[in-house]
Amino acid sequence: MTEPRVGRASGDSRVPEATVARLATYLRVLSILAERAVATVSSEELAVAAGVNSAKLRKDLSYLGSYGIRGVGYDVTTLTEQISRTLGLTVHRNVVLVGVGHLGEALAGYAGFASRGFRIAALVDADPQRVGRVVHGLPVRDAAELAELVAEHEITIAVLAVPGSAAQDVCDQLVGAGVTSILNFAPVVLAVPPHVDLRKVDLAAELQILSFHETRKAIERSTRVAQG
Amino acid sequence: MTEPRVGRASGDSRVPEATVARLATYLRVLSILAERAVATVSSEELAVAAGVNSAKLRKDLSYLGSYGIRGVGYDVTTLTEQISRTLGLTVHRNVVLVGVGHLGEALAGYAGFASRGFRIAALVDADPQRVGRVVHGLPVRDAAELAELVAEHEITIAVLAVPGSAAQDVCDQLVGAGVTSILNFAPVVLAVPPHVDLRKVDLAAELQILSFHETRKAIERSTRVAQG
DNA sequence: TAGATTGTTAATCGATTAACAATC
DNA sequence: TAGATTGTTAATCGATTAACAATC
Repeated sequence: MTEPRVGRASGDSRVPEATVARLATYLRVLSILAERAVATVSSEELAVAAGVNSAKLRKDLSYLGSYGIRGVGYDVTTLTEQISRTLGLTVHRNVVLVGVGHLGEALAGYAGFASRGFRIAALVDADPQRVGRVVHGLPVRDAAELAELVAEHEITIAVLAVPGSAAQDVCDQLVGAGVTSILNFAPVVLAVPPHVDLRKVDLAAELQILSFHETRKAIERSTRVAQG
Repeated sequence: MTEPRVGRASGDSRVPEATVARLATYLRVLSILAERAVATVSSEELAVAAGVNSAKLRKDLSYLGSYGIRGVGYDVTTLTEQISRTLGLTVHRNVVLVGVGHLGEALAGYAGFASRGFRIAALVDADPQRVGRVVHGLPVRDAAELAELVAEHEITIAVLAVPGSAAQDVCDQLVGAGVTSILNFAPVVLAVPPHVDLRKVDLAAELQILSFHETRKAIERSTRVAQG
């Protein structure tokens, strides 16, 4: 209990993975509250708005430190700052978007990008027809220039929106160029070395998960009818 | 141990949520193996291709029943069928896509849709400029027709790709029309009644999670340098 | 002080994994 | 039979949650 603290120093930062994912949601809710000039919010209010249990929310926030005021709640500005700091959003991050088809174009135009410290520094495509086009104010560059662009703009994060058939190849090039985080929209399982973080957005998987639950609900409905 | 089984009957189906999410990935790998005319696959091979631990894979598959052959592996066709059945992909599902901007258009053109038993039965948008346009062979219908379309095509799943400001309103309309599963791409936290399953794809959150890990990696690098 | 709300504890639940008996 | 690989056990790990002492 009162033993001297050993190991991890003040930076501490053993924030659970599940908590990290939710911090982004809290940040979104906090920004809406800030817009409405709300100064203070209780864990209960914030939890309801974020769609989670308030005990979970308080536990999540406790990993960042002790920024609430007992009997009062959390200061919206302070909490926003602390979550932003924890997520590393206070440093500016350059992103390369590879694959400027319909999806890539939609992602390039995503407003939430810039507002959170991310900047699309380069658009890249392998299709000569697309190279040179200006999309959302940025020219599409040739895939051959990838390594050069990553180095030039000190890019560490890539968003991959290329066809599945090209994804692993592009992924390898990105990793070779020094990218250490990849967000993959291509419908394939990518292999990356251990020092690279990979997340995927998988439309087919999302629908299949919903389909599973549709089946479950249908069974429940029929059981309820049968049992009365 | 040998007590008489009570409760859940043969359908059983207490498949953990984490397993359900991975089944979609296994299905993807299996379809590639089938293309290559591979007849049989071991848990180790399939696990490597899906990027998971083989013990986890076997545990996942064990929830579906016992479809492997000891000493041999899994029959690709049989396993594909069993996973498809578990995910409810053997019944045809109609989907409505609301919001036909760049993102909506990209989603409408997603090939993986049809190949897995999902069919976009209707495209809907509130913008009069978009209504009537034909996108990927389907006309964009007016938002006012939403309930009608859901009923007509017996739609239970909706994909939401509208601006954040409109999302909760559209969501309420969908639920009112009888939709019981929603895949939300709008950058807001939606509220739905308990009988409705909601999943979200959140680009900002994905990038923020990667940003968190970038920070962690940067700290590790500097610590390594400092400590030698 | 009285009321409100945080931060933390501890119990519970769910997911992961190594190991190996069962069995092809 | 010998070798290979599944399906399951049990230990461990991580996440959730109710409850409440601490404290504003």
